[in-house]
Amino acid sequence: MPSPSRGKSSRRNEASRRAILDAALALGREKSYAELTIEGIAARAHVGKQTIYRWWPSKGAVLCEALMDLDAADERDTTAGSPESDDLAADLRRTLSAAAADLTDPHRSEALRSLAAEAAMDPALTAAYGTVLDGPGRDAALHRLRRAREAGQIDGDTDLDIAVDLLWAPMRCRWLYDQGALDADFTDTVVEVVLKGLGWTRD
Amino acid sequence: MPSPSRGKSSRRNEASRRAILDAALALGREKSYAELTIEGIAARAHVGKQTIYRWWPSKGAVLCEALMDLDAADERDTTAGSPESDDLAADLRRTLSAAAADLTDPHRSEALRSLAAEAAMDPALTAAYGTVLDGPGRDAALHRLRRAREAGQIDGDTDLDIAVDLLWAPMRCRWLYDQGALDADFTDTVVEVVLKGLGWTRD
Amino acid sequence: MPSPSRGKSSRRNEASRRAILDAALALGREKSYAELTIEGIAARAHVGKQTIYRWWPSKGAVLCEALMDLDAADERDTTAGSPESDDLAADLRRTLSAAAADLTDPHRSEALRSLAAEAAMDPALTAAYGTVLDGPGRDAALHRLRRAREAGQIDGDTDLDIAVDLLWAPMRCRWLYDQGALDADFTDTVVEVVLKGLGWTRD
Amino acid sequence: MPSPSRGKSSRRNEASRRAILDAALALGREKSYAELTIEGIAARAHVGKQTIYRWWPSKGAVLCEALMDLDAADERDTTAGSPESDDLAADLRRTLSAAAADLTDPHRSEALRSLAAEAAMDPALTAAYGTVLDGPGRDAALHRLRRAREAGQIDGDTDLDIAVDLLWAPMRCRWLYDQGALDADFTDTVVEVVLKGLGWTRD
DNA sequence: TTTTAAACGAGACGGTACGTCCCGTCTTGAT
DNA sequence: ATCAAGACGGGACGTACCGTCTCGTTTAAAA
Repeated sequence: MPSPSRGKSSRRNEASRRAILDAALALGREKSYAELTIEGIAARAHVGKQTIYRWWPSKGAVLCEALMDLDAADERDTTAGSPESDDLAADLRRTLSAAAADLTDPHRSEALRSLAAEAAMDPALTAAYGTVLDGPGRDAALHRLRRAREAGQIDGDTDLDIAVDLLWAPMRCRWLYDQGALDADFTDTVVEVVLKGLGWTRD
Repeated sequence: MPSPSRGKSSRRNEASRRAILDAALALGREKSYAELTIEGIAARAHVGKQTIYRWWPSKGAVLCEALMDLDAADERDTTAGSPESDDLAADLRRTLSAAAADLTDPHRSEALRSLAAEAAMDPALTAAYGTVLDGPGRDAALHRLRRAREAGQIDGDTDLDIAVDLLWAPMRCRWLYDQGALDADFTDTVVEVVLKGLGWTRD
Repeated sequence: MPSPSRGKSSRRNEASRRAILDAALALGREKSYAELTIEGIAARAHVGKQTIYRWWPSKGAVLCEALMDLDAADERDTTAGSPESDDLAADLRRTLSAAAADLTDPHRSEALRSLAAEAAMDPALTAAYGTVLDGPGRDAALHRLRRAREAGQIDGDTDLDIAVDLLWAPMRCRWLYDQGALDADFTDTVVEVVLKGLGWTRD
Repeated sequence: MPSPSRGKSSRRNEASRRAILDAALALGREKSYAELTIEGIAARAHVGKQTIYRWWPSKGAVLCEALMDLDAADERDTTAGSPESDDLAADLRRTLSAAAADLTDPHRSEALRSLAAEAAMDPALTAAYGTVLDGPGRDAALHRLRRAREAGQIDGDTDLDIAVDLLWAPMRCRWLYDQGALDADFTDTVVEVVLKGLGWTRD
């Protein structure tokens, strides 16, 4: 939860906050991450630099919050993304496809990738990034796998964290280095192989 | 053979090249990637900045070549790393373990991670990084899987590129974000699940 | 009044301005003009380079303002330099001697000469230099000659600008190229010949 | 005779020398003195930098020799410039006008001015510049005045060096700072006033 | 309602590094 | 040995941003 306790008693200017996040997203689309600067965001948002430094520790944090806000808005639109069914494979395919769609949304794609890279270098960002932008999908997958195990549908001895990694990491790596399409062929194959590897059989 | 195919007719000063790469490695160990600067490398190597700009396009490229040289030196020491056997699982476990050991070598770890992150942002680096630092292990795995398929040990219909991703990506992602140990437990589980998913059975 | 007409509403830091001018003067004394660098001035004044570039267009302009400030301080001390009398020759001798003394003051001499040379190359400096460092003395001489002409003491048909040049240029040229002493012998001879040439006779 | 002791036994390449001087003149016309660089001259002349450094101590010296060569060529064309007559005023007017014409020749004007300025800063250039570019005219004037004094046409007690300065300096200063035309009006007035000041009367 | 302290837009400041230009020296073939 | 070519160590350039620090000016809570 990014900047949740922005208590009602704060004198913070919400208009400035929005202007900053919007400017960050806009610039994130127009320039490379390296060219994205605090000064540039401040100028674009007609905001003093100090107003950014007051509320965020780094440009990465600004961009991260901006992308989180976008996600939040999306979710409000689509009213929840995981209507779990009884078909394990279908559920995981759906979860993975949704994540892939998120990562390849041309609006956010570049900003997200830069942020993912920056997060690998900046421990302070790793947490925020992992929790909010990477986490939800993984949690859903983990939860679904747990349910499947409890139902005896998959082997009981495999570390589920690793299982989730097996599902997610291939997508993340392909995306991070633009190494291949994230289409249905890909996600379906991943789900199929991993589930088979976990001992699941289509009933 | 100092980084092959750099034509003999070049008037390039090999001593300077080595000094620059060594300085980059040293500073990469002492500082964060953001603190690693061309100016700093030049000062440490007692070299003019122009000599760096003349031969490398970015600090990432310098660091990349430095790490490649290290790898090359290593390989010359260990005389090849992949004495393929008839045991598919054992071979893959060995390949994966070797890669994990490389990634976690405290000498290079931080520099490698920063470079991996930078490569995600800079297309010019992506190629160099992928080819030389990521590629060899993947190629070995791909080759071994191909042999296994030809021998009928694994399913014939799975895209082997995806299979390799399933083996490699979990390790790369864990490593990139420091999300868990890269120990034998981990690599063995990955190999086991993936091979099972590919239809392989021990003999 | 620190360099007049610099609006009161400017957020400019007067302490930095003084430090920069002082550093420029000090370095101007220690080094040749070619060795005088913006970077050196900034370092000596404990000031960012940008603070110099923000307010001055070139190192020449910095040095020029520094010397102007010196002059202004001097004049405040000596409370005006030209108590005009009825003796034309004596007045011009005094004006010329004062100018010569200025030019040969070991504190400023080298800086002034360099600036005079630089002003010949840089039109932007020509104005500032001519107006403030060269002009006052010339104006005084011109004014005095005009008074003499109105009093019928000198020929009425000679261009007074040329007359002033005849008085000043010999001194300036000797000084610029270190071609001879600027002593009383010299200035007195110049004044004597020129006045005689202008038709003046001692009463 | 530029750079006199270039003995016949030197292996110096005359073609390179000419190319360098021509390149210097051409660049001197196209760019400001500050923008004129040794590297630029070498490139334009298709000559190694070392060839310039081998034979000249500074870019000013190159330009100086280039301008001297131009002058020498001119003089060869006009077959001597000073057919002394018995009219002192006419002779001096002619000498001064010739010098003024030289200084304002649009081909050389800018280069000459820059060189004159540089000479004020660089003692090594002062000599060369004074001797070759400034001196000849002054010497002619000095010689003519000396003859006039021996003939009793002007006062016997005035330092003739100063007298020459009175004739030359006004022109040099006006030219150096672009402070006024160097037309016949100007030179005639200078000659007239100075000669009158020296006690000369038209027969 | 008035006070008052924070957050704000603006932007100057001391710095650091950038990537470029040129310096003057040195090295390498070719003539 | 001189030349064209150009790499080299070095140093300054002028620029871009960094993160900090005033400046007034809103502006919303407390008094």
